[in-house]
Amino acid sequence: MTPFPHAWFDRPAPDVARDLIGSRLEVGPLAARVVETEAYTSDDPASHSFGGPRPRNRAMFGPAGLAYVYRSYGIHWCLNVVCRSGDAVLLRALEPLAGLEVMARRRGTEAPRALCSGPGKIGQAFGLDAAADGADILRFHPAPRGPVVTGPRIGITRATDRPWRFGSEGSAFLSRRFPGT
DNA sequence: GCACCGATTTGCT
DNA sequence: GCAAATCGGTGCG
Repeated sequence: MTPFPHAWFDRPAPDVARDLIGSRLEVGPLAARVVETEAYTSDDPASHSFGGPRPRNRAMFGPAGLAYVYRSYGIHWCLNVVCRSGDAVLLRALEPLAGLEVMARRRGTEAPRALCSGPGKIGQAFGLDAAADGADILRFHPAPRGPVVTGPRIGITRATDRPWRFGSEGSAFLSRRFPGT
């Protein structure tokens, strides 16, 4: 099975965010199914890229398909995949498929549901840090996908009306329930 | 230079 | 349900 080529990501983030649901992500020896994403664009006040390129967000304006990793609240590392220039998709939750022992050791818990059910948890489970920012480490493989649910993005204070959070309906590995489910 | 705040998680009440 | 932990980016003087 061949992964999506980098050119596949060179599209608006909301489109990529929806299309990534259900796909298989491989990072080195670790693998997981994408069950929850969020889209951010350059004309989106909630996006780090809003206002143009800067030192921290430079990866968002770089080649599509590469990683954009940023520090959140001074504690966590959050993982995005870069799309069209200035756009990125935040990976919010994954269903672990391979390398669960490594993830469990890093997370300090055994429960599969607690390994990758949140942006910060993914960063910790995958051992991400500043070295991963702008790196070509992500491989997404096509996979069958069930129904996709949408809703408002989590944890932001601006542009809260954009329904750019996407999830795999009924998944037990989401970071939170979607409104109305 | 300094104060405030965020695309979060966790533990305690 | 709420506050702490923790720090680089951002805005203002």
